[in-house]
Amino acid sequence: MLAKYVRIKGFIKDQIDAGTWLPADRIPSENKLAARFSVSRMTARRAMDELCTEGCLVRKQGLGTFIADIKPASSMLEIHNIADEVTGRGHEYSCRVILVNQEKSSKQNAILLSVEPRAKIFHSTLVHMENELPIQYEDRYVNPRFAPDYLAQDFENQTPNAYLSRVAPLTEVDHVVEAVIPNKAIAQVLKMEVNQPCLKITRRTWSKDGVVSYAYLLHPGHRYRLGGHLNF
Amino acid sequence: MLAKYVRIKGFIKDQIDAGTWLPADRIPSENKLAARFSVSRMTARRAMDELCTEGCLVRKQGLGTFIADIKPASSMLEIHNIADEVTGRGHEYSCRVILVNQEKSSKQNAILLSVEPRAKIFHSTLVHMENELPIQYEDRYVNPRFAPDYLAQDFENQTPNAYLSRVAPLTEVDHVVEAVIPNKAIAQVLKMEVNQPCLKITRRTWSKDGVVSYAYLLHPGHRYRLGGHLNF
DNA sequence: AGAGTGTACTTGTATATACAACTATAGACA
DNA sequence: TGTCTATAGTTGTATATACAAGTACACTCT
Repeated sequence: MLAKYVRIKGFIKDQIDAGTWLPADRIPSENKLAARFSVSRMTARRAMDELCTEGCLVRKQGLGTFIADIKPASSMLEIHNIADEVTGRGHEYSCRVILVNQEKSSKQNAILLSVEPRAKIFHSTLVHMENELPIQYEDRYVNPRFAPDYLAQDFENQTPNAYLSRVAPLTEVDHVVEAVIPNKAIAQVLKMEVNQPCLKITRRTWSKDGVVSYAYLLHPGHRYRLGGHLNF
Repeated sequence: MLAKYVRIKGFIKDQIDAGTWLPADRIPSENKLAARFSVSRMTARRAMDELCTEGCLVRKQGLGTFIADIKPASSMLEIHNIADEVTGRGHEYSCRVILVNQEKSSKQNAILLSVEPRAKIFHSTLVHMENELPIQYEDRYVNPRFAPDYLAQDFENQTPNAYLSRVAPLTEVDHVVEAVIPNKAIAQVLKMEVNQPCLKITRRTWSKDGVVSYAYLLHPGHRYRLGGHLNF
């Protein structure tokens, strides 16, 4: 026995699919629908609520509820490889590996990588350079499940990002961008003046079966810009 | 005055952000939350309902409600309205208009807006606030061709972005993100400490027939994060 | 004619209540 | 000891009600 609000949702969807109700059409008010299905207004409302969050309907207080316009298709967006980006500008790319090893996961990393606390994880730190000038400090944690040979790679010839994309094709990316003042060690590695800001990108990447890696990327604020372009 | 269920949503989100409640933790039951906030169970439930559909919470009948694993939620790609973003966090949004006027375009702006030098353009400057605390300084130049009534708008009630989206639906966006140290005037308006970094977003938006507006958006680095999520 | 007002209808928020469905656990019983 | 059962607590569904807030439109008054 289906819930009543589910049946009402189905009814509305059917009307849309059948073309009986077209985009921008006004559909019956909550009270009308409630009466038609012999339910309370709140029950009819719930059906409409969920269809609104699903993007099928649009409500306007005082006016009524309408069939939503067809949603714009999502836009493509590129995931950039810093090495290609630099060479694409006609500059020389190079990379210095600071650290590549295996660690026990901290609590924090365990959550971010979706592994058990104290589980084995890989850790790498390196600096990417454009014409010998540092442009990115990369601190990355990797789930061994998706890249068991991570430690054996030569990251001077292939960036971690490129390697990981190859062995565990990414299906999702999540990133947060913020502005920070780097600590002294990082500032020195990036050859920055004191008190200059960094663009800090925290990025998690997923493959089909889970979180592949988690990385902090720090760019000298005055030497790097993050660009993007969207079409709708 | 925010709706009660919005405040409860904000409370829950705050606990998650602060790390008080971690993934897989059980949170107070609907009745407990209702009692704590002196609202009915249905109101507390609504807050939890919406957080479930947003992917922050997971319910299990007979067991309780839990913090969701950080996991890919929906694949929405939203162009965010800062006012909605703030109220969505259950916080209070407000806005202070610093300047709205008409100017002659400089050479620089002429290029960026694709108008003639010394042509008439609109200029607005305002500060967006979350719980009375500044989180964005917005400096915007607008092409009058697409928004002739721009100067007459009440930007305390509708953000320029929202207004422009309405009168000139956007078809393209181009943005550059960088980290900068703000000048004194802006630092003061944003109520920032000295030498703290800003996230600076430079954004151009196009409508069907040309460049609509050009904006500098400055966020206090420690009070704002720019997030994104992509599905492939 | 124009300005203002009232009214009916819509969605938005909030409450109190009831019962169904599900789960874990403590306690009774064999 | 092991099994069944009652129970308390949880979420799920549904109703009836009330008032707030926004919109459109007919109507009145000047």
